[in-house]
Amino acid sequence: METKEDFIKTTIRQLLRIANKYALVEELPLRFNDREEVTTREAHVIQAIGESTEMNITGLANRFGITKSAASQMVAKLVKKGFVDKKQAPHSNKEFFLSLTKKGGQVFNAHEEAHGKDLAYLVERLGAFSFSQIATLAVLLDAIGAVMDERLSDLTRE
Amino acid sequence: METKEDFIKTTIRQLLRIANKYALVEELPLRFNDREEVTTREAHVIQAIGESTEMNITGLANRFGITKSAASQMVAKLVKKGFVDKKQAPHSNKEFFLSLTKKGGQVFNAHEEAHGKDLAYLVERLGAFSFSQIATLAVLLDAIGAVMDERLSDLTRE
DNA sequence: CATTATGGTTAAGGTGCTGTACTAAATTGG
DNA sequence: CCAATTTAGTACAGCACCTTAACCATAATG
Repeated sequence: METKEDFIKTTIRQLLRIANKYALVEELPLRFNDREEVTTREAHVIQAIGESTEMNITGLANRFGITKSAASQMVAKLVKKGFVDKKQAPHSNKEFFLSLTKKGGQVFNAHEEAHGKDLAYLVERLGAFSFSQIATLAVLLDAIGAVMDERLSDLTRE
Repeated sequence: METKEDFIKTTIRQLLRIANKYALVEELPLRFNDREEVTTREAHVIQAIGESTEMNITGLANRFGITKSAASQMVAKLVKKGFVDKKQAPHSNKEFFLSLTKKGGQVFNAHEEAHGKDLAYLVERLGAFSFSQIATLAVLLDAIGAVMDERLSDLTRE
């Protein structure tokens, strides 16, 4: 007979498998315009710039947990490819505000749309479950999220 | 007032945030021996080799969804670094069976231990919830996993 | 006002991947 | 049986993305 502990373990493993699958989905390149593609990383950076009106290089670096150097290189590439505009910030001569070009906007929309479709599909499937079942899921996810946060802060502190 | 649909959406977003956090945790290098480190990728490949007695290059490639070329290169590196042994398979002159060296075993154990610690911690935290609550989580995760599988097979077919 | 902090860049190098082109060994089917 | 195909693995070039280190210029601070 399966103990409660075993059952919990099995369930957690299931969660981790889902996390891995999600990572796989997220790694696929994004098509926009019906003919052009961007890498996942590019799509995410474009996403981050599109979501905020005052994003700068350092902000991107923090957002993605990479060095300023890497963020600078990525932005330079996106500017060169015509996805991103880099304008002097009004209050500073050393800071830039990033925004999307028309083409960058297309990528942003394609990404939003893909995400929205997935979300709608999941909502439809989970609609079969009761409010209280969903509530239980939320509470458990909260507990799991808290554990992950602890692990993350543990490890990054070292 | 929040509709059920909104609530589901919020909960799914929570799940995706957890998936992202998990990805972050999984990207951290693994320390073994109290002084040496391997990259996440190396640890995972070592893990896969340690789990199976008859793993070969092609098997690794399939397991990780990469090309045989990439798997070959990774194994060559691990052999060079002294983590992995590559022996002619008994039934074939073109196939190799991979196994762990003593040093590779240390990495394997360190990985198992770290994973075990995390799992134990999560089990402890989730122990506060009832059997039926956990069961609900499992059922929901199952539904979510099925959706992800569909998305994956959709996208990889294209 | 000198010092330090902040925002950003460049250059060199590393990891891990793909694609292409290639061996050599095993399998198959006429 | 043996020619054609498939399977296992490799070498090399090149790409995406990252880091470290050294560096400017501007802004903030004591």
